[in-house]
Amino acid sequence: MLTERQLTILQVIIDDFVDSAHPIGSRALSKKESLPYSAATIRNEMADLEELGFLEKTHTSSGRVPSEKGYRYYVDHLIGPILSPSQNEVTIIKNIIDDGFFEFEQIVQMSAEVLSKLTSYTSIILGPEMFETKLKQIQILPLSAYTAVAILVTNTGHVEHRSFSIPEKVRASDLEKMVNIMNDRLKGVPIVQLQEKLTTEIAQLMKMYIDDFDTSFDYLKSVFLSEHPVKLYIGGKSNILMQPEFNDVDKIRSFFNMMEREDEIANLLKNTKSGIEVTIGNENEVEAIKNLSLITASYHMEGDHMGTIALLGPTRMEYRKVITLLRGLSNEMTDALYMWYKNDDDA
Amino acid sequence: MLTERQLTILQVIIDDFVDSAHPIGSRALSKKESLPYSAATIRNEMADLEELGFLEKTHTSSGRVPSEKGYRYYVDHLIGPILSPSQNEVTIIKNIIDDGFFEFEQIVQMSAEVLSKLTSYTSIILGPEMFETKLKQIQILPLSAYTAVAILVTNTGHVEHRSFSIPEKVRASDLEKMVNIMNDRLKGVPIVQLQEKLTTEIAQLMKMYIDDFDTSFDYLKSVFLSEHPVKLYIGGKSNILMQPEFNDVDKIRSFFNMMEREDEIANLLKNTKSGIEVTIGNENEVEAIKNLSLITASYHMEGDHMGTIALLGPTRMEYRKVITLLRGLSNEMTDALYMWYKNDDDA
DNA sequence: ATTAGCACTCAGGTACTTAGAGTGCTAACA
DNA sequence: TGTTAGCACTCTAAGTACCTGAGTGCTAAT
Repeated sequence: MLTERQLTILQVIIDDFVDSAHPIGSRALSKKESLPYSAATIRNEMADLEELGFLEKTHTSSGRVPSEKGYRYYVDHLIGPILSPSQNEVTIIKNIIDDGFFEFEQIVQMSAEVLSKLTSYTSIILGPEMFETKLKQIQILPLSAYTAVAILVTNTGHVEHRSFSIPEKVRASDLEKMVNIMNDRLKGVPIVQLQEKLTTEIAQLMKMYIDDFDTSFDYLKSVFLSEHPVKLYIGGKSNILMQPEFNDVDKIRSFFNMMEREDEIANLLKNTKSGIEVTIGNENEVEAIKNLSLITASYHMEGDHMGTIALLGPTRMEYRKVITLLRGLSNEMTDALYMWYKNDDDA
Repeated sequence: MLTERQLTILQVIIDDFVDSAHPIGSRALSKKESLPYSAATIRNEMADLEELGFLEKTHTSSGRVPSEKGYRYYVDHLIGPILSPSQNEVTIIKNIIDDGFFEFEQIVQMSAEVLSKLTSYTSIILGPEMFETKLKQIQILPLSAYTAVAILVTNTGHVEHRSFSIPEKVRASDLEKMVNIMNDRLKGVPIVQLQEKLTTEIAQLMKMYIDDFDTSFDYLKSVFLSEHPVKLYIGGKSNILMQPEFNDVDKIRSFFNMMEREDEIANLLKNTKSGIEVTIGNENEVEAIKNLSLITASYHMEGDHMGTIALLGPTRMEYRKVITLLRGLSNEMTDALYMWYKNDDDA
C-alpha cells in the first residue's frame, strides 16, 4: 500500500517534527540526504500521504505535520526493532535502584523524577499495589493515655501507620489482645484478603476473649482497613512546560487542572494490560488528555502485575526513546522486586 | 504626615486593585461614596501619594497602582484591628483537624490544600520539626534472610521507616542486641539528641556486648541517623495560575522552577520568627520571589516552635484575609498539638 | 482648598502591507 | 511513466499606521 519512498518520507517528517515542532515543507525535505528527489516530487508524495490520512496541514499553505494516524503507523511499523535499552540512561536507573537502602516508595518517587527529567515529559507511576504483598506484622503502640499509633508492616517492607485517639469505650487491654490474635492468625496473609479473614474467621475467635467485642472490633476495623489507596507518583509536572505545545496559558491551566484529578489518572493507569502500551491523542478515552499521548508499561512481581509506570506528553513525542526508557525501567523495577522479596516464604 | 483623605484614598485604591488587578484612575475613584471629591482633587492627592512613594504608575498616563511601600503601609497601618478569625473558614479548618484519626502529616497536607483553595494562592507548610519530639520505640523487623525494615516511632505518633539489606558482615543477632540496648537507653530522648547520645554513651555500652562492633555500628548509624529532612507540604501550586499576574508563560515557568527548589523554600520558612510575618516583594531575600509576597505564621508545641505555615501570592494580595486565615490555622494546629501530645511524660 | 477644562500621553485594538514559506497544478523532460 | 521546473496562489507572521479611550498634569476660575 505505502511505497518504500512514502515510508521514508513519513519517517523523516515525523523524526523532524518530533525534534523541531515546526511543520515541514517539501523543499526542506528534498534537501535531506535520504530523499534525493526534487521538492515537486516530494510534494506529490506528501499530497498522497495526506490523502491517506498520515499527514495534516495546519493551514492551506503550510508545511505538513504528522496526524495521529501517522504517529500510530510510525509506532506500529516504523519505529524499528532497535529497542535495546539505551546506554547512559541504564546507569542512571540502576543507580536509583541499587541504593543499598531500598524503600520502594522512595525509588518510585525518584524514578518518576528522573524519568521526567530524561524526557521532559510528565511521568506518572502507579503502585505498587498490594495484591501479592503479605502481612508481616501488626502493632499498636500507645502514645499517651488516649492516643496510640497502629503500625502495619508487609513482607515488602511497606509500612502503613495511623495515629488515632482511643475512645473511652474501648479498653486498651482489649485492643492489645486483638492485636495479638491478629498477629497470630494473620501473618503471611495477603493484604487484600485481610478484610475478609478479619471479619470472618478472626472475628469469631476474638469474641471468645474480649468483653465489649463489638465496639472495639468496629473501631479496630476502621483503623486497619481504611482503604489503602493506591499511590500515585507524579514527576515533573512542570518539566512539560518546556514543550513548545504549552506556549499558551490556557493550555497550561487545563493541563494542571487535569493533573489535579489524581483519581482519574489512577484509573487511567489501572486499566493497562501488561507490556507496553501507546495511546495517541484521541485514542485516549479521557477527554482531558485527548491532545496528548500516554505511554504505559507495567512492572511485576513474580508474574503478578504490581503497578504501572507511564509518561504523558504531547502527541509529538519521542516515542522510540520513551518506549526504550520505560521498558528499561519497568524491567529494572521488576528485577529489583524479585531480588528483594523472593524469599518471602517465612512470614 | 498623611492626611485623613490621603489615607482613605490609599486604602480605597489598594482595596480596589487587590480585587480587580487593574490600575485605577481618578475618575473611577471620585465615583466611590467614600470619596465625594472631584476627579481633579483626587488627582492632586494621588500625585502627592505617588511622590511619597505609596503609589506607582505603569506608564505615564495610566491609573495608579499601589507600590510595595504602599502595601507595606497598608499592612502596617490600614489593615485595621478587625482580625477576628473568620466565620465559615474556621469550620472548615476545624473539620480537617478534628478527624478522630489524626495523622499530623495528613492534616498538614490537607491544610495546605485547603489553605490554597480558600485563597487561590500557593500554600507552603513546613514541619513539624522534630525538635521536641521524643523517641518512643525503635524496631528492626527482618523481612527475609538479607533484608529488614527499621521502624522508629516518636511520641507524636510520627513513624519513620527504612528498608535495607543486611550486609554479609553484619550479624542479625548483633543488630537485635543493639536495638534492645537502644530501646532501653534512648526511650524518651529528644530526637535531635539521638545522634549525640548514640555515638557517645550508647556506643560505649554496646561495645561490651557485641563482637564485630564497628561494622555493625556504622551500619546502624547510617540506617537511623540519615538526616530526617524537614518536610515541606505545598498546596495548590496550580491554584495560583488563576491569578491574573500569571498570564505569561514565562512567569509561569519561572514560578514553577522556583517551586521545585524545595530546599531553598524550606530555608525561607525556617528563618521566621514566631507570630505572623509579612514580606512584600523586594523585601524578600530570595531573588525568585521578589515579585511576590510571602506571609508566614508559626505553630507551636508547648511554647517551642514546631513549624511554619505560609502563603505565597502576588504582591496584590488579600493581606487581611490571608493573615486572618493563617492566624486561625496556626492557632488550631497549636491547640491540636497540645491536645494530642500533652501527656507525654511517660516515654 | 476645590474644581472645570484642556492639551497631552500611551496601551491596545483594528486595519493594511509585505515577505517568506509553502502548496497545487501544468507542462516539459528523460 | 515517473520526475522535475515553473508559476500562480494562499496563508501566517511581522511590521506599520491609525484611532480610541482612559488617564494624567497643569492652569485658571470658583
